[in-house]
Amino acid sequence: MRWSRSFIPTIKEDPQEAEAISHKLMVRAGLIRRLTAGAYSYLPMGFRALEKAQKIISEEMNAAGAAQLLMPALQPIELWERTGRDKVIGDVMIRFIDRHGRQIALGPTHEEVVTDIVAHEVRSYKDLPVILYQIQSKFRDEIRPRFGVVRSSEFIMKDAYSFDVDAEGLEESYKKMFAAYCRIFERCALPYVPVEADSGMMGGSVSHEFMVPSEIGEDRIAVCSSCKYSASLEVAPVVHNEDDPGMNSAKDVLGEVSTPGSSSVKDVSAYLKVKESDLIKTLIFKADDIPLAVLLRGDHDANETKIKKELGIRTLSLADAALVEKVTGGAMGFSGPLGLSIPVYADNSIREAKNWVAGANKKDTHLVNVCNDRDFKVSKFIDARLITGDDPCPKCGKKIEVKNAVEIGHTFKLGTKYSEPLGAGYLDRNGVQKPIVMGCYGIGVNRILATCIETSHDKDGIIWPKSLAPFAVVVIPLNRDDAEVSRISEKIYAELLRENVEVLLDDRDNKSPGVKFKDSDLVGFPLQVIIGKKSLENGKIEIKTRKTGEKSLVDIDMAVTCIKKMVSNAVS
RNA sequence: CGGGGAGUAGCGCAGUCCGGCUAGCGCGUCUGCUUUGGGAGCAGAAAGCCGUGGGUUCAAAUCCCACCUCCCCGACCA
Repeated sequence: MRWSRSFIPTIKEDPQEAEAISHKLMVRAGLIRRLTAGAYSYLPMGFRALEKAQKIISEEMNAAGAAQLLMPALQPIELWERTGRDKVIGDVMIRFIDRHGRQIALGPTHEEVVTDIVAHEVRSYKDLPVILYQIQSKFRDEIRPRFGVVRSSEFIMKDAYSFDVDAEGLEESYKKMFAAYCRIFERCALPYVPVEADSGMMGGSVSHEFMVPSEIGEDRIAVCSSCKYSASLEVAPVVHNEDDPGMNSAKDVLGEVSTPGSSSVKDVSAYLKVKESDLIKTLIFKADDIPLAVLLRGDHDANETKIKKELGIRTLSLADAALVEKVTGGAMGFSGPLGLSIPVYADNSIREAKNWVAGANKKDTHLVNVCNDRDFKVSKFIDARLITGDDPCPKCGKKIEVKNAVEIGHTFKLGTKYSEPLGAGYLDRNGVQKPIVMGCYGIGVNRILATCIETSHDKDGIIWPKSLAPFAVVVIPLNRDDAEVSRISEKIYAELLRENVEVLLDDRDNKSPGVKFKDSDLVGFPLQVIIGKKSLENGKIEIKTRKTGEKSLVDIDMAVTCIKKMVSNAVS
């Protein structure tokens, strides 16, 4: 393909709309353009990269025994009512009423639709197992679309669904998909980390997220470099040192201090000149509509997912000011564990024997020298907080690291959550009707590109791995007015095309060499073949590797052979 | 949805506080000549409902009101 006809609108300056490096580069390199918040067009170079990713995904899905299909984005709301998810998903689902008055949704995901299909077509255990997948646009009315293509309202997702006769079958399908995911992300040259995760709104038991560590990641993961343990922050357990003295004997005398206007942990610790870790943070929650208190150390953050699990509750939300006052008798921000008539749970770190500072359940007042057991009772000590970089790895006890990461894939064991309400069952070999056991597996295709750029770029632009590059090679004639430069460039271009090398010829006239170099670096083609008078006089052309910047001079007649070799040797 | 910021030529911005504009600058674009190994030079040119609607005023990019759009932080979210 010729550059002049390829529609590659590069720009020099960073676009005002972009914050993330990948977003800036995707716009500058002419890969994407924004239409409106959260909706992007893929221009030819972006589209080619996207297709590369999709092809890798398809190949690995097919190799894992999955069959591709395509489902509609238009979905009747009734289908969602049958699983009760229209309520769970809420405003994230884009809904409208068509001219016939039917309520329609733009599919945010396809569990309902695919399960409905399978429910109609699968009768017998002989029809199972089946894994179906599609690559298709999804629509989610995000509260805040962000970072360009990383979090957009319309995005391309590969979603796969497995259907098995029982939990054992699901385990097998799940393993296949997990392995396929690893191969996909490896082929995309992404530094991914699979982590244990919570299953959230999808429901189900086991779940893994495939994360790419990155500054712009909106999720956080805990990773151990010693034993390779990794988990999403939501599920990572905090190992409590059982040697702690536990309940302390009474220490100093309980006292009341005035803390006018200081309600946050930060303010109180500054005002009283004590460490944040000497404070007890008393959070009042509404758990399945029943109020309860959870105590945390001032410098720790609550982990609602773990609290829910530990206490066996379904919904958990922080109490509003009114409820806090009703329950504690004091203003919000000054809650403490003393004299509460609701259940009080505490994170294990509160076992520590010391004189704590805690809220007095009275406006502008805190208590000092608070001792557990002596001054207040805890119903149960639980693991209620987020793991931090100061905590040990739950597996090997060495240091754990907390990193931001972008979720590029997510796999779930769903069980019968969808098959039961949608009537997806089969007859087993004994003639007994049973529900199909399901799994689902998603990949954010756009995010593959964004995280790839996020982790592979330099000051000059994108550095594509060969597997995702829009073109493997760009041929750059420096002066097309020169007959010999022009002739050799066209010749090498034609020969590479004949050899099925994906090659782009920068045939733009009146562009200074600098412009061509900068543009090729920016778009990030793995190999640049530079053809100029200077080297031609010595019978040579020049080949530059984008990633390393290495340049080598090659004899003209050896050029095509050499380029072919470099392309096939290129990593990923 | 709460808080903050912004909308002026294709892109990036100045001008707005303190009304006087025939609205500038850089990049890009077009024409011509020159140039050609890291974003070329000279000469010329085109291109703006100053986000939208209303108001104040002799006069509005500038002041007032309403609305729309976008970005950032937060809450929320697969």
